[in-house]
Amino acid sequence: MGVKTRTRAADASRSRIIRAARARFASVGFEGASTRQIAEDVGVAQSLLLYHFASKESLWKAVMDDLFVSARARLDEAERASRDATIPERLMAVARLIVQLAAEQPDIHRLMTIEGRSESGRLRWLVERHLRPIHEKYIAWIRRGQRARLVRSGDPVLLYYSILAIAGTTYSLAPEIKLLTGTTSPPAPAAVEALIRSLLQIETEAS
Amino acid sequence: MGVKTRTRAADASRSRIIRAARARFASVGFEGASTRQIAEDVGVAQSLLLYHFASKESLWKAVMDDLFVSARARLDEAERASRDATIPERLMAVARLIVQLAAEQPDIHRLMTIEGRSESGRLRWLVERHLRPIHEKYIAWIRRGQRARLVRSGDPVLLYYSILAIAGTTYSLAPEIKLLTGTTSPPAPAAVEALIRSLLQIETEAS
DNA sequence: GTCTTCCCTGATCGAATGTTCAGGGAAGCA
DNA sequence: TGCTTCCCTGAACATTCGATCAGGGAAGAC
Repeated sequence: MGVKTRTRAADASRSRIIRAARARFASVGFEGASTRQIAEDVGVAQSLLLYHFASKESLWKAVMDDLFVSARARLDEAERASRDATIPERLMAVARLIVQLAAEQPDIHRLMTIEGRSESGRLRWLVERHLRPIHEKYIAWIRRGQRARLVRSGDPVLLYYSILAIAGTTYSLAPEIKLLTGTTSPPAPAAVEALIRSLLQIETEAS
Repeated sequence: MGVKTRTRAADASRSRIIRAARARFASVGFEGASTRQIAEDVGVAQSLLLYHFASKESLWKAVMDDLFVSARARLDEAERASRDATIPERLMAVARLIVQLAAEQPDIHRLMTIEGRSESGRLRWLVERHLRPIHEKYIAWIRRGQRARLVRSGDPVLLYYSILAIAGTTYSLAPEIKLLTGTTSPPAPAAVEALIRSLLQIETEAS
């Protein structure tokens, strides 16, 4: 028998629950989200959530794993694909993907910024499991660019978080921007990428 | 008799409640914060909060008013003080104050980014009462700088939110950064200001 | 003195929270 | 056919939520 001969019926329910939970956690935070509300969004009994995930916190962790496993795979892929480019362009290749991810799934930035503001067990779990690997890898790229004098000087941590902030804020605050300006269409990823280029003082390659 | 011959005893309680409520709302959001928890932080009965503020939402609005009234006064002051400077430097004067405010009171950025991510009555109230005046004024400054070709081109809204994001993120995510890097001291406002300068492509004035 | 106003507490309300548990019913295997 | 495993539901649990209300007690007015 194969490792998995058929798709378990439960998998469909699991992923629908994760998707609904992600939206709730991202908009009102862990404490503000209720399992009954999530269950209602999916259209299942509330007890089903705890059948699949044991606890509300387990559900939250499943949401984070689901989000970061695919994100990190795409980051590794972007790093590999730009293997032959210059240091600043490899740095920008990863930055470009971060912008794309934020534009496609603004919940990523929402979830990260909602947890990072207060010390909690969940933040510690998230940092050790997902954030630290991404962080260290990208900080190393910034340092490399700085050593080659191709990237602006300054604290790499500050630069890293500034990039994340620029990449994510306009997408994760879309409801506020819509109320404020009436515009419903978020900015094009290329425009955001250009801002990051200015920030890092990387010249645009001539075409 | 004068308009207010003595400080009402209630004012001290009110402001202590507002301060505790601000911290809670900023870290776990409106839905996640509980009036009992806030009351315990202050050391008073939970019913006292509703004696002073009628409802949890009224308390939240009082927190926001308290925060933005002083912030907007300081923004106006910074605008006035830089009256004789060039357009980009007047723009930077306001940006510098935004960074200072974010560094002094990271709760401002936390509260704004926690409400802006989902459409709600509170967000609408906040936008119309406090955010829109600041927004429109600063957007006008960016446009002025762009017309004079002294500030990088691009969507002014995107630039505005990028500035806010850079100014606030490293301070509001201080717990996450501490866990990630071990550094307890947030970045110097001058370093953040320099990043905003790069972003807007404003040259540093020669000394 | 009495009276009134102000600041605050404790008890209590119904509703909502996360979690537990017994059981139903369909599908697959014997 | 019977048996077991899997996916799911509904009822119930104790706890906590925001909000209401009656009343205490100090301070100032008269």
